[in-house]
Amino acid sequence: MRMWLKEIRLQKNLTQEQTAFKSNISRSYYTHIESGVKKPTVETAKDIAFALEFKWTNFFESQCSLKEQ
Amino acid sequence: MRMWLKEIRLQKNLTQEQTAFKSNISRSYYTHIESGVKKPTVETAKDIAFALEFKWTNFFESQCSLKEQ
DNA sequence: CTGTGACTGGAAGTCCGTG
DNA sequence: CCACGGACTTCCAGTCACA
Repeated sequence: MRMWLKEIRLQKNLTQEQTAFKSNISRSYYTHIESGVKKPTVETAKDIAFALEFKWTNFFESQCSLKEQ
Repeated sequence: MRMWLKEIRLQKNLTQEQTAFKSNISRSYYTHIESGVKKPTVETAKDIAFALEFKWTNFFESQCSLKEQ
């Protein structure tokens, strides 16, 4: 579970669907990423990070940590 | 061509084979990466970056630039 | 609105022959 | 000895459909 991701999303009052849309990926894939099942590529990570306004390296620095920024 | 990669390697006086070995990947795969044919995963990028002592994000910040650091 | 299993195209990574 | 690159296999990012 990538709690930090979920938390960032909720802080922005976005649904998974809205976030997925802003990131140009499918809703279900975003769900997989948030749950930790799938790991995004760098490109996708950048898109999501841009959509939620955090730095994309978060995905690869703190794999599953609760760190929020 | 990822010239910046080659240059870093040469600066350290390492062959492709030695670098590949230090990065735990095959020699030919390292060749592919240096030539720009293949794109390493984050994990592999980290390994190579560690072997050649530069920051792994270089791979994803400056795709094919001549930027050296 | 979210979770998840099944599926697939394409890319990661290797092997091996060549220059 | 060192590097290039085609051919091949394996695996997983990303989607769809259903719950």
